[in-house]
This record gives sequence, structure tokens and C-alpha cells, in this order.
Amino acid sequence: MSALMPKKRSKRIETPAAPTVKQVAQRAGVSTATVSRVLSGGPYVSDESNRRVREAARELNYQLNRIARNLRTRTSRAVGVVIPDIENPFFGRVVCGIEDVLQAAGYSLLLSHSNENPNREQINLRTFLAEGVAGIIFTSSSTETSEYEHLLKTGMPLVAVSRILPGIKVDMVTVTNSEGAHAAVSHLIALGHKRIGMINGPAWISTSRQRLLGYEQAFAAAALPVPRDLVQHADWGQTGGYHAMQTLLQMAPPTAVFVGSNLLTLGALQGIHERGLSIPGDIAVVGFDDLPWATSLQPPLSVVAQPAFEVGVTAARLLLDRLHDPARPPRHITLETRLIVRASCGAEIRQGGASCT
Amino acid sequence: MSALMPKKRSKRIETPAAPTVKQVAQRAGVSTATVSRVLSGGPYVSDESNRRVREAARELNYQLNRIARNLRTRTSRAVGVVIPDIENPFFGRVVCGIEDVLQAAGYSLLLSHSNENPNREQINLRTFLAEGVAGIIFTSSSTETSEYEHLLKTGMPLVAVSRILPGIKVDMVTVTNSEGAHAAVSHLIALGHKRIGMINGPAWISTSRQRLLGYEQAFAAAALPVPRDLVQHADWGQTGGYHAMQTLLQMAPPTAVFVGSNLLTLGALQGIHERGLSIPGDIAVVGFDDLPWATSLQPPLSVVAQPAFEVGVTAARLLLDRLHDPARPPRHITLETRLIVRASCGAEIRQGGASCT
DNA sequence: GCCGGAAATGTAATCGATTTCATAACCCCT
DNA sequence: AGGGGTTATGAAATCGATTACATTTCCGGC
Repeated sequence: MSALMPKKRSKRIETPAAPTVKQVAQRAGVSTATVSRVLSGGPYVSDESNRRVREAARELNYQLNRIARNLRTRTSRAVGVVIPDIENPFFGRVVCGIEDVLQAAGYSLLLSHSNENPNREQINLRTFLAEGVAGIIFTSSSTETSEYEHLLKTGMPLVAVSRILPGIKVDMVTVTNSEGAHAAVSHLIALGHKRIGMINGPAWISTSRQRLLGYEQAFAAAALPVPRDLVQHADWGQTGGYHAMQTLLQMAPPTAVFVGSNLLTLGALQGIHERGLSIPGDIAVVGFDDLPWATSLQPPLSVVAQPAFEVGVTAARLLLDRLHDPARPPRHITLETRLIVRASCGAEIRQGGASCT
Repeated sequence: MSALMPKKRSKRIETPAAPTVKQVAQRAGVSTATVSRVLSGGPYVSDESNRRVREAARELNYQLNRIARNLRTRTSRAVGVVIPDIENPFFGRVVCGIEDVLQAAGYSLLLSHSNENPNREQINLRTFLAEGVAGIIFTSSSTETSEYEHLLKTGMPLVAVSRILPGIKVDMVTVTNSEGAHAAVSHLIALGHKRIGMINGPAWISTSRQRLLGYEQAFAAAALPVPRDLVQHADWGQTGGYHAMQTLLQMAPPTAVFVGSNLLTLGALQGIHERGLSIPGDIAVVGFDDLPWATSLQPPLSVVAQPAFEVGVTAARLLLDRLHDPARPPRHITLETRLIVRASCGAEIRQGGASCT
């Protein structure tokens, strides 16, 4: 019958309460203002105060509470990163580059992935905004730019990675997708292939469009007709590549195929093996992204390599620059892709890979 | 000559200043207390106030400032995750599982990777602490547990993933590593192999030790001597696996090899191909982790599969449980590995893979 | 000897939310 | 009518840092 307790709250039970500036100040016999000045390297502190405060802080094992600082200074040392697919090692490598730079600059990294879902991406972005990050690096999975404009309007520093956003004033890092595709397909043409298929990602994504463009331009450059019937679109992901390859092989099959992304390539290989076809004898293959497995495949896979780590590094640098100077006009940096020729396209192997254009 | 300006600060230039509770309160004609009660679903608000506040909030496009909330409530809705290698798709998949659960529970995710470097791991952990995360999920890259103890003492909820921490009272999620290895090696033995090599990760990591144990037990179970000279240790990573395989092939080569992690396996395959050996004819292979490329290899790779996504989900659930009840005794959950038999070990393929014990 | 300015420090306001506490309004029941 | 309890609300304290402003001290130059 006893009155029901006011919902016993269980939160932290016996956290020893971290020391605050107040306690450090007391121990050092100075004011909190002085403590703050010492600890954040401000001017106007005597050597004596400096010593006393540092000692007190060390003795108490004082740790700055960033939440409080962030609130007061209205800044934060965290950067949000949104990628579309965390299981894709390409993005893992990009994140790696981002983190290297940011960590060195004293920032920490909030990561989330949208799973190629625009809604989820929007939620992620808004969360970062509310979380008060200093800036956001993201790979868009949407063609809708209004959310980014909204973010820009709030003053949030933004860097777009890998995929182009049309008509929006934002820092960007991309790679020479069409040139890479051009180099790959030209190489296949030079080897005598005419029926060259392409398996590509979704058409609404800028990288897919650029890679398709390179494919078409390679034919144009060789004064050959573009075999449009051999171009398959699939969503990212292995099964997409697998089915696209099945479709290709059911028609008069191409003698070579250029695949526009790494997971698609894995699926395509699966389809080829299932048919019992040999690479490059029956069908030559060039993929995208030089990932760990490329050299472990038999035969080793020729690819258009993106400098993924460098892409991350560059994006992080752009963000840091912008944090430092918010008024700076947006820059668009394009890094070079590189055709790496291995055995899967049937060429004699040239060591080190040929640089594209 | 002009006095040097006090270092013109460039921070935010013209951020339109996000609306606060105060403004919402004013607009709705109530106090900030009421606004807070409405917005956080507290009790004791009239329908009238409720309506007015919500309307005002919507009109102003009010967004809660989490920093301020976090400071006041001394809690946060962010969880830190430390993984040793973000380029390893296994961890990507784990993170995926974690994020699924946490996002549904309204938490966001702070990710950092230690690159298998204990120092960097420690920095990451401390950053999370200072950043005020609600809890931390991590895969240790260290044998030194003092840092974790320290963290536990501060009351930080902790979940250890994949790698065991000896003698420390913390929630853990692991998999049946030794059973998985046992199943794989037993399978090879059953196929008639006697000289079965093993390429394993660093000996100080619990998963490596467990997988080695399974390897040894499989021989014991078959009343065979353990071929200790065929056991190679390498650091994680492809080149490690490559060199270990080279070493194996330089001796009287084994007829089969069990490789204890996914990137090691890629390296090992590279070594085998380089020698021009055929799989499984000259040498049978079983790897660890069922990652995208396993089915795209020729022949498809037999593996001991870990339920990576489930590992992540479980870890996140453990953390949520602990956040909800900090006093609950630590639990250790072990998920099942599964031997998936494909062509690379030379068996006739049984569809769907054989479950390990 | 006095004044001006730099250096050093402290007091208190501030960031934007939550929450305690006090108070007011209201309802129901003897 | 009055008392006890619930409901609704606002004023002000609070979280832990930073910082604007006030104050004091010290020094050199005239």
C-alpha cells in the first residue's frame, strides 16, 4: 500500500564527481578566472600562479569538461562525418584520412552512415547540428540539396566528398571519374576489344554519370560507336553487380567489361565464375577502386584507383581552412584517379600501373 | 604604428543565432520552465500551454541545444566506439549493428579508430570521457587493462567487443573462436589433410590465442600430433599474411592452411597465387570472416563466419541495458561462429554451410 | 611625487537548457 | 467554509566552463 516511490532514478550511482575549475582554484588559492587563463594558455598570468594552478590540476587529476566549455564558447572540437556505407572499405579509407588530419588538429570525429538513404542522411545531419559539431564532412546520397542549403544558412561549415552537388556553394573534394573511366575503356579498346560492357551505379549519382561519360568518350575518341545496349545500371552492392552481369552474359556477351564501383565488381566476378568463363580469356575485366582484395584475386584485378586516403585528408584540410576562415570562397579540389593494369584485362603487365592521362 | 588589433577573431560571422527556450517561452507567453516541460514530455502541463508552446516552437523552428541540455542533466545521448581498424570490413559491419540499435534508441555515435595502437586507443578513450559520452563500446588493442579500470572507476559504462579482457568486470561480446577454428581444422583433417598450416594474428590478442587453441584441439581430437612448425604468427594485415605464406611454402609445404583473420587470408592467397599453386588442388584454404569477396574468389573461399552485425547489435544492447541499470552485474555474451564450406577447402560443396558444433 | 599604462587577478555575468521550490488555482469531501 | 490534495506555473538556482569588466599592483618616465 505504501505510496509508490517517485520512480527511483537509477542514472549514475556513485560517480566520484569529477573535479571542476572551482576545486582547482580553491586548491591553488586563486580564482576560477585565473585557472581558466592558465589552462587555456591565456595571457596575463604570473609564473607563480601558473605553477600553482598546474600543480593543483595535476594533483586533482583535473579533466576539462568539454560540454561546459562548448556551451560557453559556442564552439566544439568535434566534426561530423556522414558516409553512405560503412561496410565499403573505400569509405573506410576516406574516414581514415579524415581522422588522421582532424585528430592531429585536436578534433574528434562523430561518424554516422546513411545506408544510402536520404531520410536517414537528413536525420544524421540534423543530429550533428543539434549536437553542436564544428563542421560536417559528408557524402551525399541524395539529389535534393535543400537540406544542405539549410545547413549552410545556419553557418555550419560543410565539405562534400566524392559526389558532386550541383549549384551549391560548398567546399568539395572529388576525383577525376570520367578521366579514370576513359583511361580504363581506352585501354580495353587498345587491346582490341569492341564489345565492352559497363556495369554502373545508380544514374542519379554524379560519380556514376561521370564514369559513364568517360566510357562513352573513350569510344568517341576511338571513333567507335558506343554500345549502349551493353550498359547496365545497378544499385550499389554486390547482388546488383551479380545480376547486371547475368543480364550481360545472357545477351551476345561482351568480350570485356568495365565495372564502375568496387562492390559491383565483386558481384560481377561472381557472375562470371558461375558461368565458368575465364578471365581475361573469355572476358576481360577492369574494376573501380584499388582495395585489398584486388591483388588477391586470380587473376589480379585491373582497376581505376581512387586516392581514397588523400580524399579524406583533403576534405579534412578544407574543413579546417574553413573553420579558420568562414568567409573564404568555397573551393573544389579534384584528385587524380589512376589506371592500374594487372592481369584481369589481358594486357601484359606493366609494373606500377599506368598513370591515367 | 597603429596599435595592433586584438587579433581579429573570425569565428562565426553572421550565424542567425538559433532560437532558445527563452524566445519560445516569450512567444508562447509562458515561462521557460513550462517550455522545457512541454518539450521533454514532462507532467503537469495544461493542454492550452502545450498547444501554445508547440506552436511557438514550430513557428520559430526551434531546435534543442543538446550541449546545454547535456551540461545541465550531466548525461548525453552520444556513445563512443573505438575500433582498431576502420578499413577492415568486419569492424564496419560491427559498427553497422551498433548504430542500428543506438540510432533507434535515440543515441548518436562517436567513432574513432586506434589503428591497433594502444597509445592512440588511450587518447581516443580519454577524448570520449572528456566529451561526456554516455558510454563506450570498444575493441581493445592492448593487453594493458589499467586504462579500462580507470574508466570504470569514473562510472563510465563500458562494453568490450570481440577481444577478451582478462580479469576485468565489464560487459563483453565475443564469438566462439576456438570452436570455429576447431570446426575448420577438423573439416580439413576429415578430408585427409595432415600437414595443415595455420597463419595467425599476433599472439597477445585473445582471438588469436583462441583460434590457435581450436586448431590444436582439432588435432588432439583426431589423435594426431600438432604440427607446430606450421604455425605462423603475423601482425594483422595483408602483407603479414603474404609473408607468412611465403615462409610456409618455403618449407616442405602444407597441403592445407587455416588462416585466422580476413586480411591475413587475402595476403595468403596472394602468396599462393604467386607460386602458381592451385586451390584446393595443391593447397586447401579456410579463412576467417565471411566478407563480401569470399564468394567472388575463384574458387569461392571456405570460411569460419562470425556474426559481425549481431556482435554489434548485442554490444549496443548490453550498453543500453547498463545505461538503464548501472548496477547490473557484467555479462559476457558469446555468439556462435559457423563454418561455411565452399570450394577452397576441396570438399564437395554442401549448400548453406555446415554449422559448427 | 605623480601619472599613465601594462600586468595580474578577482567578481560576477554568461552560454541554454533543466529542475527545485514556492505559490497559485482548482477540485472534492466532509 | 475550510482543509487536503492534485495540477499548473513561474522565479531563480544550477550545471562547469569562459570572459567582460572592475580592481589592484607595479613600474618607468617626467
